[in-house]
Amino acid sequence: MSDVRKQPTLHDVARLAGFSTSTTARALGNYGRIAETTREKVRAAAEELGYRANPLARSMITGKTKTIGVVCADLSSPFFAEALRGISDVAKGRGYDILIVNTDEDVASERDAVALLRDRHVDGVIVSPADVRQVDHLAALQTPERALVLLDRSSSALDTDSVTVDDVSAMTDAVGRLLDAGHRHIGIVTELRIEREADWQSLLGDLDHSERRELNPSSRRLLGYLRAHREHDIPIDPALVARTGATSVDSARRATTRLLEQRDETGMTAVVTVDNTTSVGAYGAIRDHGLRVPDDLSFIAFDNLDWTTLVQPAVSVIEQPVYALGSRAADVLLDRLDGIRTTPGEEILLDTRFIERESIRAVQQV
Amino acid sequence: MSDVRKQPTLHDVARLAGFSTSTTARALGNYGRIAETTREKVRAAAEELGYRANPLARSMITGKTKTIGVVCADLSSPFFAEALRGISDVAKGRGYDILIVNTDEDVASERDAVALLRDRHVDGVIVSPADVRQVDHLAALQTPERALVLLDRSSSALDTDSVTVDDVSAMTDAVGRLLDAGHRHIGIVTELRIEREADWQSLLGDLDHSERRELNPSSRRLLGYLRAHREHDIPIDPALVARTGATSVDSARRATTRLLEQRDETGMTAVVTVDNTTSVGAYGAIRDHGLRVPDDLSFIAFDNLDWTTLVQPAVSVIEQPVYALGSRAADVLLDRLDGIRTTPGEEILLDTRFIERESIRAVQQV
DNA sequence: CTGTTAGCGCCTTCAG
DNA sequence: CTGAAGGCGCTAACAG
Repeated sequence: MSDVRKQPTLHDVARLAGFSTSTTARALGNYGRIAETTREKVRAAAEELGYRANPLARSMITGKTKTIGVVCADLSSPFFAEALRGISDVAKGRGYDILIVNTDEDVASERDAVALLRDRHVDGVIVSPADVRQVDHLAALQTPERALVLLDRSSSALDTDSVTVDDVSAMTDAVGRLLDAGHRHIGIVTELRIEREADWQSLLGDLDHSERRELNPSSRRLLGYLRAHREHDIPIDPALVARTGATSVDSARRATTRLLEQRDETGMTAVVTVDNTTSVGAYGAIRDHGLRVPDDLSFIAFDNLDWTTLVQPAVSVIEQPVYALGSRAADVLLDRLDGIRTTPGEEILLDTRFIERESIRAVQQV
Repeated sequence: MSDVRKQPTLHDVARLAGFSTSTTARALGNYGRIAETTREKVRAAAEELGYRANPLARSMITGKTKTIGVVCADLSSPFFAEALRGISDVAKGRGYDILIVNTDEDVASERDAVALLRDRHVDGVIVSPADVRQVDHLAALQTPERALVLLDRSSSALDTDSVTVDDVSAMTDAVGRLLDAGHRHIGIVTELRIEREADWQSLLGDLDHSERRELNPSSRRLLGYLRAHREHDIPIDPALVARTGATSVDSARRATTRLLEQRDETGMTAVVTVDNTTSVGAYGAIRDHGLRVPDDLSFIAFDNLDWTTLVQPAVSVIEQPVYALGSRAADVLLDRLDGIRTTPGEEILLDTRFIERESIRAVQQV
C-alpha cells in the first residue's frame, strides 16, 4: 500500500529494480537495446509502485506532446459536435489527446487560440478558419514539426491539407433539381458574415473563375446556387438572396421572413439554405408564416439532421458526411505527424449526397 | 525579424535585458519584489524577442497546468455539445484550457480517461459518470490539489460538487400533468443501460427512500414517472415501461415501436421520454406508426431542442438549462481551484421548466 | 547491454 | 531588490 506520497518517479522505479534511470527508461519505453530479464524486472518494479510516466517531463525533452489542438467556431453546433466526435475517436485510437478551443467565428479570437496552442506545444492543429482569407496566423503555425489540417474549409492562401465537401457542386445539383422541377424563383438563405462577402453580387461577374478556396462555405454554396441558374439560363433576382449577418437561428429566421414577405413581388416558390442553422431558421420562419411545405413552398435543407425526417412531410436534404469530415481530418493530421504522409498539402473532398424526400413540388411553367 | 530559430527562452530575454533569469522571471511573472524600471526593461526585451513562456516547463515546477479535463460520454450529443460550450466559455474566461475525452458511456473507458487526465496533471475534472455507482476511479482523482465536479449526474458515493437538475421532480410534474389531463395509460421510453437498473421494478418497492444520487438520470426520471402515478393513485402497468438498452435513437425507436404495437392491450394514450435521444426515437416511431400527436397519442419530450417547435403541432417539453449546467460546473470547479470555494461538496440543482405546447390532449375518463 | 552525465525551460530557495 | 544554485521528471548522447 503506498501512502499519500507523491507519484513514484522513474527514479523510484530504478532504485527498486536496481538499475539506473536510463536503463529503466529504456525498459519502460521500449527503445534502445535492453535485456529481456532486465525489462521484466523493471516492469515488475514499475507495477509494484504503480508507476506512471509523467508526460510533461517527457514533452519537455522530446518536444512532442501527443496532443492535437482543435479550434472551432461553435462547439455547440451539431456540425462541430459531430465532427469533433470523429476527430476524438481517431485521436483516441492513435494515442493522442485533444485540446479544444472555441472561437465564435471570430478571427481575433482565433489568433489567440492559435497562439495558445502553439505555446502548449501541440503536435498538430485542426481548424475550421473563421475566414479563409485571413489565415496568416495559421500559416505561421506550420513547421516541419507541427502539422495543420483545415476542416470544412479550404484556403488558397495556405499550403496545407484540407478536408471538405464539394459544396459548390452539391448546391448546383440541388438547385438544379428545383429548376428542373419548374421553379423559377428560388430563394436562398445564406450567411455572409465576412464584410467583403456581403457584396455577393461580385460573384456574378466571375461564376467560372471563382476559386472556391477563396470563399467561405456559405459563399461557396451561394456560388453553386448562382451557377445552377446560369446553367439553366435563368436570371438571378437579387431580392431572392437573403443574407444573415450572424450565425444564429434567429438571424436566419428574420432573413427568411423578409423573403417571405416579398413573395408577392418575387413570386418565390422554393427556398434553399446553406447549413444547419439557416435550415432550422428558415424552416421555422416558413412554418410561422403559415406556409406549408411543399404545398405552398418547396424547401431543401443543408445537413441531414434528425429533425428533417421528424417534420412532416420530411425535408429533402443535402447530406454531408460530418463525422467522416472530422475523422478524416484527424487521420490526415496524424499521418503527417507519424511521417506516413509526406506529399504536398492536399485538398480532400468527401462526397455529399442529395436525399430526396417530400419537400419539393413540381410547378407548372407560366 | 527572427529567423527560423527556436522559440526564445527566458534565458534569452534575460541576456538581452541584462539581468539574471530569476529576475527576469519575476519581472514577467509579477511575483516577488521587483524594481519598476527593471520590470520595464525586461518587458521590452521580452517583447522584442517575441518571448512566450513555456507552460510545460512552468507546469513541471508548479504542478499546475491551467487545464481542466472534461470526460463525457458522447461529444456529438446535443446535450454534451451544449454543456461543453458552457464549460468552454467559462474556462476560457478564467484562463484555463480544456482537454477532452470521450468515453461512450463505458466505465472501463472512463477509467482510462481518468488515468490519462491524472497523468497529464490536469488541475480539475468535470465528468458525467457513466454509472453513478461505480465511481471509485473518480474518488481516487480527488486530492487537495485536484478538484472534481460531476455534471448532470450526482453520486452518493462521492463527496464532491455536482451540478444537476432535479429530474425526479421534473418528471413527476410532467407525468402529473398527463394524469391530470385524464391519461391513465402512459408509456415511458427510458434508457436502462446499467445491468442492475434493468430490473427497474425494484424502484417500486422504494418510491420514497430512493436516494436519487444512487440512480443514473434515466432511472431518476423513471422514478419521477412512478411517483406521479403513486401520487395520483394510478397503478403502474409494467408493459408501459419501455427500456432501451443502448444510447441510440434507433434503440429508442424500436422500444417505442414495441410500446405502440401493444396499444390494444395496454390502452396507452400518452408517451413520455427521458432525454433527447429517446425523444427523437420515440417521436419518429410514433410518426412511422402513422399516429398523430396529439390526436392519437399525447407526447412529452425531454430537452427543449429545435425540432420540438419545428414539428407540428409543437411538442411540449421538459426543458433543462444545458448551457448553464456546463458553465456552472466549470465555475464551481474553478472556484475550488482558486480557493474561492472551500465548503464541503455540494449538490447544486438547477431549475427545469415545463414548456406547454400542443402535444397533449385531454382524455375522457372511462 | 548498461550507467554516467547533461540538460529541456522554468521556478524557487537562499544568499548577497 | 537581485543573482546563483538547484531541481521538477524525464530523455539523449556518450562512454564503458
